[in-house]
Amino acid sequence: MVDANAASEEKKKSLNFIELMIEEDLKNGKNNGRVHTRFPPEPNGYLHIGHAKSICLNFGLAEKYNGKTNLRFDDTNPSTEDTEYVDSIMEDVRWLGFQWDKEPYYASDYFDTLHEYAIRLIENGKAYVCHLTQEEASANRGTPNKPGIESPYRYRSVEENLELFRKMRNGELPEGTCTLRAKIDMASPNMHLRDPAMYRIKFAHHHRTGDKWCIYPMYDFAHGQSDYVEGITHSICTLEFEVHRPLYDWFVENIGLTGDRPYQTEFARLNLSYTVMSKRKLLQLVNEKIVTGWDDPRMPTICGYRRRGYTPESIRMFADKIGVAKRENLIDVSLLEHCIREDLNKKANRALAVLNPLKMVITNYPEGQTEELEAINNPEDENAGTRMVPFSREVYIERDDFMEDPPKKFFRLAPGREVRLRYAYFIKCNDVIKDNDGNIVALHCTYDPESKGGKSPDGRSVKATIHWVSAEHAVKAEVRLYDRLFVSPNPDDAEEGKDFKSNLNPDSLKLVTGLLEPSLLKATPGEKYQFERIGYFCADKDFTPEKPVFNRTVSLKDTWAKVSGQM
RNA sequence: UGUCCGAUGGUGUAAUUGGCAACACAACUGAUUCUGGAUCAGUAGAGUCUAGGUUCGAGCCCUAGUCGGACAACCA
Repeated sequence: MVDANAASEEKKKSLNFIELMIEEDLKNGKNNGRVHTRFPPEPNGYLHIGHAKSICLNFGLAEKYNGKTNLRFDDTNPSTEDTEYVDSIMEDVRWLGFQWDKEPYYASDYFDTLHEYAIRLIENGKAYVCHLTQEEASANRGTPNKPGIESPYRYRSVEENLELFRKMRNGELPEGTCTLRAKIDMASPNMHLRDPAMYRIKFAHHHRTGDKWCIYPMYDFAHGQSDYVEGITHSICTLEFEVHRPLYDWFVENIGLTGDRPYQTEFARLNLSYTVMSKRKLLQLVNEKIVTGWDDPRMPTICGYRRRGYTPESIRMFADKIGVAKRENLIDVSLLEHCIREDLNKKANRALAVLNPLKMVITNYPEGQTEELEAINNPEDENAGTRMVPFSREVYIERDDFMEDPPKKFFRLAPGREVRLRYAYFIKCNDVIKDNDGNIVALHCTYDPESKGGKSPDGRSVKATIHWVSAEHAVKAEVRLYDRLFVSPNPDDAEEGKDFKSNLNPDSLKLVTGLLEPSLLKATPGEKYQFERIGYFCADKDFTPEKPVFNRTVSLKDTWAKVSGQM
């Protein structure tokens, strides 16, 4: 029995419009209570965060209503598709934490069935072979405002159509000579109903069916029927397919499919500020080497986020928070950043790292002495334990943590001021050492031996605790500071004559050599850390102890940056 | 000069289906803190695109507009 309190304590989350529809279906006993969704990517590119929204939606719905979700590759266009993408898509879906029902499916699994359906439509006088060229067909289709005109081939006999279609199929007709078209209505206000193509001739090698076929079904003819064959109950896609729905229904009805049939429902795709999402543009970024590849940590691809240090949990949390609706939206990236900070705050071990070093000499600390100080790995997680960090007479601190002439609100180190070195000692700045040009090259400080571990023996307090790393023990690492790829919230808003690339952020990647506490050498590729007071970092996939590389996932919230106007 | 869809704080998403517009992010204030992080407490911000109508009562229903989006691949 469910605990009534637990049930009422858990805040009732309101349902989105798709959940509402499903619950209505369930109530009406539709599909005998089955809920079966599908995620149908075309294997012609890498998955991005927009796909993640769809994946979370489809798999999430199935989870919630005790149903199943198929992974189906929509591979009806052999000239653009490739197994390379099949593999990456499966990896990404699994990484997000979802398991599809049984084996992955392919639209190409149904080529035979689809072919039979096509013949059925021809036999019923609902499809015909059209010999119009692509240009002619396009001209005859009219425009959204003007009705099209019927093809001269529209009223061929069933026998002739059957024969012609057989020839298409058998490779007797060259590419481009004709198509099989549904006979619907050339005057329909919906362009998709103006005798859409069902099959085209393509002498292309298919990644799964090889050279078995030289005719391939179009999306509209393949999709709904694939849904039907798989027993999909709810076929969920993005808004731009809304005008396809009448055609989706037309095929299902006119082929005469019996039993449960699928219904298409559309939702608004994800748009993220400072991000481009279209496959074409992402491909362009890769091809023109603006980024290093599909998994460049600045890319909004799943593999990009993975390499950047995002967790599956954070992306699922994000998908949950953005909701599902039908109106166009532009989600603020800060929400995504909030999700990864929230997740990593609980999970990531802390470490000390200095990215912009300033040397500090602790003049009253014995020369040659080293001690190991205990540091907490994660204050948010008691089980994370502690580690030892070496300390010595010379340390590096962050340049930003010192100001010779500090403004009022600057709490950190300044001449004559005392701060705490995290987990180490209270130190006081006595001298500022400069070179001939007046640049600060080092600080001379003194420490209070009584404050070992960072404790305040006499109860006195300091206004700041800063991070540091022992000069003698520090290890160098390449640190990649990633920032948003575009400077404009909507990169497509470009000046006349310019495109989204004019909005690229020139500082989307800064390489620095960081000085890290030695324990960081034990990191493994993909491992996530919080560099205290800086941000979350992830050991790159190419990380080795010989050549350590860390990627910045996201910075920590920085109220000082706000106060000082750096943000 | 078409068809379809949409419109609620800065951004998203809700509103028991006709009953005092809520939640999250962002912002701001304060407390607290060995991370200017985290945490906690609090503040501000929309009267729901416009105009009519129905109703005791409309963000929800009706009518007419306005604005935005999608649709004219042998792409998906």
